[in-house]
Amino acid sequence: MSTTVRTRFAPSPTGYLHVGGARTALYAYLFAKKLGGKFLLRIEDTDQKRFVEGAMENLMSSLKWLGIEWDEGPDLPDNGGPHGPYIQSQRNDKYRAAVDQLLTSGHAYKCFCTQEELEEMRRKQEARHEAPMYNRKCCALTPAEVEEKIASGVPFVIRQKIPEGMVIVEDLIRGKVRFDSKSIDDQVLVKSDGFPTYHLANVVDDHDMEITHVIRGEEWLPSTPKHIWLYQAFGWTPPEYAHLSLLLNADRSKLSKRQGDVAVEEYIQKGYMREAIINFIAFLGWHPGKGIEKEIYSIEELVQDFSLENVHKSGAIFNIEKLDWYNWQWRRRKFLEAVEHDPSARTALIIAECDQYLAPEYKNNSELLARALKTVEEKIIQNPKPANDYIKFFFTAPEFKPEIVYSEKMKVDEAIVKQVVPEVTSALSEISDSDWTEEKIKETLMAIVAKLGLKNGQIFWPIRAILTGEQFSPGVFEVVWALGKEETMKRLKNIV
RNA sequence: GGCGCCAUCGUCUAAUGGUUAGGACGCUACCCUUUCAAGGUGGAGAUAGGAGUUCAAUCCUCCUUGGUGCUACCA
Repeated sequence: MSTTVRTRFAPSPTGYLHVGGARTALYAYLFAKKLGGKFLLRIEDTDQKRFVEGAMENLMSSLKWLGIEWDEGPDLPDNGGPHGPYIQSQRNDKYRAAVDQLLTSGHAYKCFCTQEELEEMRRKQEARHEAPMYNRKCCALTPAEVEEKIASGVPFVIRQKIPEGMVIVEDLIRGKVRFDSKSIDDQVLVKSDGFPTYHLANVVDDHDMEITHVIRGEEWLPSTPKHIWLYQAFGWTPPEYAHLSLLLNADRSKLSKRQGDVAVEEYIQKGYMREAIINFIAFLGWHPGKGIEKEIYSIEELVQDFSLENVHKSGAIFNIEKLDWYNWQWRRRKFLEAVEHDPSARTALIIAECDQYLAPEYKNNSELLARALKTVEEKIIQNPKPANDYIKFFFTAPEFKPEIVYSEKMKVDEAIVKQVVPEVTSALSEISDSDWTEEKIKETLMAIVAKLGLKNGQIFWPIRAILTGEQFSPGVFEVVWALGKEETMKRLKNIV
């Protein structure tokens, strides 16, 4: 008999979708889809203190934007699916029933110790260089004492009674990992507010939702023994585990907000494409295997080729430069595909690329806009930088930037500029409006090259740099042509 | 501190008991070219250290070192 693979992504709604979370979700999704299984979304909101308004919606919209769709989840009809609800705060009755079972079977006990008592205990333990662990004081309470405390309204938590002995976690990525129960604390299962902790809710839900493979972050590996003991206490079969390595900052610490953007939505806002983000995070800790050098993968192709065996054990640094490269690859691919299928879509696509810098008056397809877009098109295809950067100078006259105009490499210094600019200005001013074509401009500039006996770059570089104020831009002839005679003259004269 | 995990170019990674240790990003030289870019051809750049097993270790074992995670009534 074959069981259908079921995986889940179980985020806590504390704000936004973290890129590390997105990768975890992606791997769980790919694994399930590869094997024809189901992928579910479950919201773990058992910590009321951390509740953030709108966080769940945010999480779901980022996930959907990425193209990671779930088969069962909180927003779906019919209670979200066969095992609903999919929001933990709505499943409290299930956790209560489960913990009652543990209480009667002796796998859990009520603890009445106060926060102060616990802190005091930990302080002493640390002073003695011992691992801070609960001393099981309340485990020794008689049933009568427990009754009495409850009757007098003393708040309590319910703790898991960790059995003695070793546990071996069979991890799909890491192999066998051994833990000794001596180093594992009696975990709180139900908090004094009556809500379960992650450990209880997670196990109860994964069992109830028939999860076959728990694919989650490495930070959960040390608490997996607790989960396995819980399954045993309930008499359930634990799922398979796969603990993923972390995503790291450049300094190899856990990827954090302090060192850059970690929210998927921030990358969405910056204009990254979903295909690029998916492709990039998929390759952070996974490789198609055996000498394959293909690097551009769509999500469908990832589903085809994904396997947990090719997931790495070590953490991976989130390297923006590579993301930029993926983004460019995908942008070009999408543009070329779209234009090939529908050439008339061209202008709209370019406008979409440049939207940020297009003033409303230009969107009505003015002659100037048409020219500007024409020069930008090739840059979309052949340049990694966002097309936005290639169009803004059309609409805003740049400052004179000596650090760009003067270039040692191009052999352009102040003297050259003083010599070249007046020549170019006067030569261009003689071109009649009807002759204002790229071809004519090219002819004119080439003539100056010959006349002054300079290298091409000594003319083209400074003119382009003055007109655009940018390190990278469309070519000088296109720029001059697109700007028009009047604007070109204005910008050149400004710097004389 | 305790427990766990991890370790190939700067980064993402391939290889596996025998390779000139391969690719990509980035960097870089040259070529092409109407400048930059893009493209083409090259270049620099790695098996953390020490033992052991072996004819042979990047690969297997152990130790060291380093990094990192967990050690909450957070997930």
